[in-house]
Amino acid sequence: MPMSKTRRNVQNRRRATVSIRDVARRARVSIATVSRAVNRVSSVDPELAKRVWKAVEETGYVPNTQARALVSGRSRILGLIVSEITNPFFPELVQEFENLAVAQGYEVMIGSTNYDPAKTESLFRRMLQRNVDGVAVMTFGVEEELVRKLVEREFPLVFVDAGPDLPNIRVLKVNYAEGIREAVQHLAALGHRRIAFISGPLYMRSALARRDAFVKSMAELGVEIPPEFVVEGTHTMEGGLAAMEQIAALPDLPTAVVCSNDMTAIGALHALERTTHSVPKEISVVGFDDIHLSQFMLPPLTTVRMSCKSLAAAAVEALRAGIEAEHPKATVKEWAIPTHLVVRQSSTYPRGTLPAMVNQAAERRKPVSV
Amino acid sequence: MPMSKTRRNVQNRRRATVSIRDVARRARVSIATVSRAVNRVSSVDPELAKRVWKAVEETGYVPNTQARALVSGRSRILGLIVSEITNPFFPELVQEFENLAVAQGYEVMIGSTNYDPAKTESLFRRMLQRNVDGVAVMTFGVEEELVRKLVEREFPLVFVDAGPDLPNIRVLKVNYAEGIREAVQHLAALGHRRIAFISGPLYMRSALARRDAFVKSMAELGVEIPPEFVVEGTHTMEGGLAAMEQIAALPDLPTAVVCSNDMTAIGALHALERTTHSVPKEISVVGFDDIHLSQFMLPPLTTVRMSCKSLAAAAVEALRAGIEAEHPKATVKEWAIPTHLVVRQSSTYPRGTLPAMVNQAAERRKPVSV
DNA sequence: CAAAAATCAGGAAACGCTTTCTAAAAAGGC
DNA sequence: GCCTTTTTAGAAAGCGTTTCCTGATTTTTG
Repeated sequence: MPMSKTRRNVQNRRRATVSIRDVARRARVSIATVSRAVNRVSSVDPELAKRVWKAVEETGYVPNTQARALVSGRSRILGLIVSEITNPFFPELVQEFENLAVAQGYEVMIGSTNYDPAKTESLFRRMLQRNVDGVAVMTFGVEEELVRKLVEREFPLVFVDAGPDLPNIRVLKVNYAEGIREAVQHLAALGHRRIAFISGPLYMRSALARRDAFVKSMAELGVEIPPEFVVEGTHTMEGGLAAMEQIAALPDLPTAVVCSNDMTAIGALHALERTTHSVPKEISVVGFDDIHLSQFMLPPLTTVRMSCKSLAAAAVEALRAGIEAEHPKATVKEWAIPTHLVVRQSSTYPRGTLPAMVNQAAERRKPVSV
Repeated sequence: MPMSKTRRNVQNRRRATVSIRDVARRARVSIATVSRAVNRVSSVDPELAKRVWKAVEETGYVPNTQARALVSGRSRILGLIVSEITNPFFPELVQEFENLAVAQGYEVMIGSTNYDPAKTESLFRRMLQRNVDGVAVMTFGVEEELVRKLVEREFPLVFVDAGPDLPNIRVLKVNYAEGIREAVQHLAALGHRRIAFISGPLYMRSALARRDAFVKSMAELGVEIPPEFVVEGTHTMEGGLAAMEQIAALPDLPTAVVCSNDMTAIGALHALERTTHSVPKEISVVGFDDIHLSQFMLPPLTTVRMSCKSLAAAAVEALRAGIEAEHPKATVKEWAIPTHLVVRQSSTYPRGTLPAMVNQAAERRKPVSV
């Protein structure tokens, strides 16, 4: 493995790597030619290019990313900010995002905010310091001020749901209304009227949007929601547990509960088990997200699917658009993400109603969108 | 926001950043002094340093990481390879690892192998290309050849369980035997003799180690294991489901099942629900890992805790030792990770036995290590 | 066939930083 | 007070790339 010998090598623990010079020497060309050949610039003589590639092969040359980034001003790293990496929805998203990014020659830098503004800010700072080419923010709670600065620098940013109201930000608009309306109508069709809702933390716009979609869907049906039937959770199992216990303590129980995400629903299932209410016989539970795990809950969770595949695809595409556009202003700025109900076994007819078994069986086998 | 004007700025879309030159000019010192001040080299006059810091403040200067990495040969990035980011154990690990790494001034580059050797290799390649300072491999299935090359270059590597048998690799030795022995003894104390085991994929050393620990613990008690009681899973819910269905189809059922990880146990719980065996009344289930989720299963899972906090701490410490050591050979090479049983509600007396209620209640309230 | 145009390889500058080397100033010794 | 030693700031040499510019060679054109 050859190594530039004409240059000093004073760095304390630099690893012996093969540089563009070694390749150039071996192929008997200049480093400029090696660079052009490696980057497949068309103006290089095919004969020479072949010699260069042979030398690359023989030396095991790998271009140094840092040097490339330094000279080109592009790191080829995408930032991905999620709220909680330990919420199973996000690893699924991360995986999709990463696959797509890598396929496009990008690396991904991940960070979770844990709903902590200070952590969020330091995360942003670290990403900028590492010179990421753009950031996808899959959470909310970023300081408007920080975002404004970035927007001014024409830094590519993608938000989910609703970014701050600034120009030139790309937004993935999740159609919560669609899936939640399906969920409410599904429950109503089964005969439910007393439906509760456990929201996420309401300072998150996405949590607010889900709750509003629920309220609207109920209003659409002309069903009233007692105020004590809307409880704030935290988008965690613990939050779902606490909220459900609160609901279970009410004198007049609901017959169904819709949750703002699947983790909340899992917590709710647990609370109902503790308070010995059987699901779905006594109370139906519906989640949101359709994390992989939800099929494996007992009972398997009826939930609204938000495809993290399409979310990730839209995020990567939107970022690339922002990074590679000559005139960033000119490109499309909103990307729609659909959501749909997936019926499983945590929802059924309200307690006390006894429809013909055949109907019930049919309901259970309702086609599941995939 | 000042900007070097004496230098050309031909890069197509370079963002206007403030460089060390701008700070130097503003503080009326050389760039060398700025560099030294920023890096807190003691030989710089406090008066000058103050001037430099003031200029840094005023210009909003942030050192360029790429340039630093280029000149120092250190990227200050740690690689973290896990087998499956969607297995909830790993996000917990990732989070701990990241917190520690960031506290030490490192960034983390994460990748999951998904048990695919090709993906693993490309992941390694990408990490090397990005010049990570070291890699923690929290999975198995890396090609020995690749690892050998890295070891030769004195590239810091940390493996969990057992790396390839090469010198100068740091290994986190998880004491599976300890926790699994506790699990088996717990079941035996309850009266179980017919205990099955669902392993992970057996080409993974860590899965093999867990299975062996189970076999050994059983032998220790003088209890025989029918061969059909040891089934190979995949460390996923699907694998646990399939394996448990296979076990449930046996003419002679076990009274308890130990699983190689919690995801497998969750799948097993699900299979038992499907085949209408109640847990723990008819069959006890024990998991491994103690992921956060396991407390929220129905019933809450008795499981062996492997602290991902200590795992992450050991991994970061081991990597730092490898990176910062003058003579990497001289340092400690093995780090022990303990495991312990956490008793919850998925395990109880075998069906048919009817111990005094008072005993059962006592068993339930057995102290849980935290 | 000579001059102009087109092609394409190599030299060298630049990216933003760290670190060595150099030299000036300050401090110390006789 | 002069010479030696110690500080400490600045100049400059890289780190490994990309890319602009120059100039040599080949091709086209009048």
